[in-house]
Amino acid sequence: MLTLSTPPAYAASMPSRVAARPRSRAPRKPAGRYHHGDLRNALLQAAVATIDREGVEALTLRGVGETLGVSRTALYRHFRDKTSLLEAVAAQGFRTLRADLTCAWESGGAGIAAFTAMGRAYVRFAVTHPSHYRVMFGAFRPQGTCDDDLKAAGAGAFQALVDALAAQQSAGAIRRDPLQTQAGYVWAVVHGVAMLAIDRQLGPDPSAGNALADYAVEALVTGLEARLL
Amino acid sequence: MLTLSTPPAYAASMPSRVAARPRSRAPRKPAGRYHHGDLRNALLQAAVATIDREGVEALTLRGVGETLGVSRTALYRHFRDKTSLLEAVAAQGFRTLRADLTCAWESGGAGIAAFTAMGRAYVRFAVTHPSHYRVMFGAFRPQGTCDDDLKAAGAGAFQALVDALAAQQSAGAIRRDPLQTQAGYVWAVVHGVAMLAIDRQLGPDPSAGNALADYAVEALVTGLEARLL
DNA sequence: ACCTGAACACCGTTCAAGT
DNA sequence: ACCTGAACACCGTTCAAGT
Repeated sequence: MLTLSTPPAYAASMPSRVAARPRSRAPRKPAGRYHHGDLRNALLQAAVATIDREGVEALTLRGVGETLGVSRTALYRHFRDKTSLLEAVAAQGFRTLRADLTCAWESGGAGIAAFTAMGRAYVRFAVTHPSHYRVMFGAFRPQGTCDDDLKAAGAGAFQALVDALAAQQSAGAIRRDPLQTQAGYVWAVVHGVAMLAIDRQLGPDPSAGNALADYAVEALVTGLEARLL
Repeated sequence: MLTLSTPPAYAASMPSRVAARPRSRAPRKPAGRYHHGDLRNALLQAAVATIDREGVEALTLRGVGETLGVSRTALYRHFRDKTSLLEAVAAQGFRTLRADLTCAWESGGAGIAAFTAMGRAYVRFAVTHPSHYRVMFGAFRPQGTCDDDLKAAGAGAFQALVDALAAQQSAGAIRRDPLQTQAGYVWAVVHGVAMLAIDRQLGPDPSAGNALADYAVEALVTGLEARLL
């Protein structure tokens, strides 16, 4: 476990005294010693940790390199560029989200109550990992470009929702609307609640999202059941 | 003291296109000639234009200065920093959005059809100005900080929604749930549809959001009416 | 194959100085 | 009051060179 040797170089606005400081001339790793572990994965996890703790803006390639005691360009052996690293972070987020959703669905008994639990789990994930969640929904991504792994991970999470809805339709619990459209709608509802909560639009307390999620899921389900009543 | 200046660091690595640009070595304005118009507003509009055309990542203070034929530090006379400029951009977006919503509501006859039109207008705004819309929901903003003007503008847009719902409740057209919660839910639905469309999660065509919006508003209204049937 | 360190072009921000 | 231009510290990325 590496504890990062704290004030890296960030302390801006400090006068010339700093410039005059010794500079701690290059940590100088024992020559010939390379990382040799699974550096790619280590970089990914370090990036996720930084993002969760301090937000995307605080993520610098130099910083993650330093955290792992590795040159700041070593990363380019494993990722095309910073965007590529962020795509990997996003993909991992979608996989974790899918696991959370599936877990809520299955441990909830796969009924309408489980569906509700799934909705809550979705919002909880976002509220618990706001920065990571935001990276998943690429405010940062250069338009359109999106690698296949990320696309697959996103589609996988969406599929968990589609499967649950399909089961509900088969059970006659909700309207038999086109599955993709209906799933898109449900996704939009939980995504909207999550984003508003994260952006503090629901008030200073991000957990306000959990409360709204309860109302939203209830109203949502009511709407999907309506024609059956 | 160590006031941390917000780490900007979007704008990854402009490729060679930019480096290859003429550079137009210091426009050298006729000495003694200053802008003297409403520079603050000119800066704001230039920023909005750049954001709408090329996205937030393409916005640089140097760039907007150059666009207006003004030094790249002139901006600091009118905005505290880049974040402050972006907050002003966001506030203006909320005011335009509010106008769009109110227009849809009123010209729609203030009934349930008008409410539907409002939902569509919301999504249309986002799909038409994706980058601007994203700035409004501060993926970029250093957590929590939010100036009063922006807060007021956001609350104003939300109020348009609250007013419409209050009218519907009074008319007995929808459930009489707590207004703030119900409005938060409706907002979440349209916001979710808008964000998914913008992020191309609904497919490569952003106008897929308009189609989903139709289904969403219908399902939404059905849910809000349900207990009245 | 994997990593380093210097170099490059680009940022936001500060500040003494000009009008 | 408003603006300039040089300077500063920080970036992501490239590349020749090391092991």
